[in-house]
Amino acid sequence: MTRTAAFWAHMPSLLETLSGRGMLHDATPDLAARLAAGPITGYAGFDPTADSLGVGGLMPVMGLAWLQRLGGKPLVVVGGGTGLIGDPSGKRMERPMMPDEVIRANAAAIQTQLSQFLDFGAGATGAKMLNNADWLAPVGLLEFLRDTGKHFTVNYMLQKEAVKSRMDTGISYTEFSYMLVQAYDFAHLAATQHCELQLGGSDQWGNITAGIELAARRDGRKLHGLVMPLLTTASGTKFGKTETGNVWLDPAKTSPYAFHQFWLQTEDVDAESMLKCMTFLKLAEIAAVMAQHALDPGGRAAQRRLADDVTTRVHGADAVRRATDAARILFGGDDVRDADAATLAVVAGEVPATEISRHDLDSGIPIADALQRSGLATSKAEARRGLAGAGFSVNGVVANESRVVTTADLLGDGVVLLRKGKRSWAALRVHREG
RNA sequence: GGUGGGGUGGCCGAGUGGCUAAUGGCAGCAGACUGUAAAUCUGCCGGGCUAUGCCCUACGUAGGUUCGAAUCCUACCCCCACCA
Repeated sequence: MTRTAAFWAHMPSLLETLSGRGMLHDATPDLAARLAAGPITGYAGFDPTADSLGVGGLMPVMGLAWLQRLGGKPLVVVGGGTGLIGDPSGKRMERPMMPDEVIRANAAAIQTQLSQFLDFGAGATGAKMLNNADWLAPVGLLEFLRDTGKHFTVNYMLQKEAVKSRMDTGISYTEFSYMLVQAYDFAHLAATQHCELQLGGSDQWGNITAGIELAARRDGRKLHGLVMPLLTTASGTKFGKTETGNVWLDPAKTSPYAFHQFWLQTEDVDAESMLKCMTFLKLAEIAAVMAQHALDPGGRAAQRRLADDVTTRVHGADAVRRATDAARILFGGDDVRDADAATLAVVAGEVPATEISRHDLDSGIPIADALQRSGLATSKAEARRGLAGAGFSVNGVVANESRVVTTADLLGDGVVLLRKGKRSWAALRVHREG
């Protein structure tokens, strides 16, 4: 393979880039030297159990994206094979086997999302998507035990943190073997795709080194690993979750407005590292944004920049504009009852909306019912509790438990805006009857 | 296979016949304060209702004893420790 001089000059900076952004947790010692020698092909694995990526899984995606930007070739491996085995830890029941077509459909959906971050073009650095079911499924048990299992001692496997930490709570044989399957993947990719690097979250270190070990012993190949920190917020909560659940890239699962809000609500202390890990902004630019933020924390310059950047990449500039417009109305401090019809239409289009019938509204909907139907409260009991604490409002006015939503509450465009706390909005929209 | 310990609400962890929808902590939600931030303080935190109360569901599973069980008995399932 011939490489241009530009590639050669860039590749060594992968480690610098990632470490400068706080995205490097650990790497194998010889990786730096290998990168200095020229472009590399690297892979990261993704779980195809859902038809969308969540923001929680974005870190390795960004890692692959940087790899590609710096001249490497990224491989995306969906775990169609490993997904069949599943991770039994913490699960009450055996995970149902996912039909192959579902996994392939999920993989396709994920690839579409990844194409916002990676270039799947045909060039030397074009990203490629692979499904490990393609090479894992045909492997027979005896073959696997002889060719792969033989290269690992149980002693070695027991040293792994993932195993050690489970010694007192128990670990199934299946789960114990998982690292070998993943090792097989890496060695296979090395043999068939010239892949020499595996990226992952720091919890993947043990699995990655197992792959390196297998390739070295069985095939005499030298492979490399790089792990990134697991993203957590400073307050210790898991990153990528909200009260409503996972934050997805799929607009059908998480609306662009909600997606934008998720990033906007980032805590101050996390803002800088999020900018570094989740955007491609230059460090100098991030420093400038943070300086601006420090001058006027209330302006939330950092969060706005973060939300706009990530949302633009995933959903496009138009989506950002709509989300911003809606947010300005909802959080701008103006009385929503004064908003004009066009403005309300914007808001109602962004906030989760529930259709209600004119008839229901004519007869009046008790507030607790309205809240439950809108999804702001999961049960009437919850709605009542919230109402007792003045936690809900109708069109921006705090409601009490006896409140009834009627046609008098309709704003210009035929919507009623409900709010929980400060941040969560929902709309009830009268559907036009024929 | 033997012996001992254990399975409680999203998680951790009390409770060993009625006062227990079940102490406490964490997480979560809301209120005050703010900046759609943090910290702090306060309230809530299984569900339903014709609601100062009533009903349903819940303490591994299935039965049983009892006026009454998360608490006692029996069987079964699972986990852990030590022994074999």
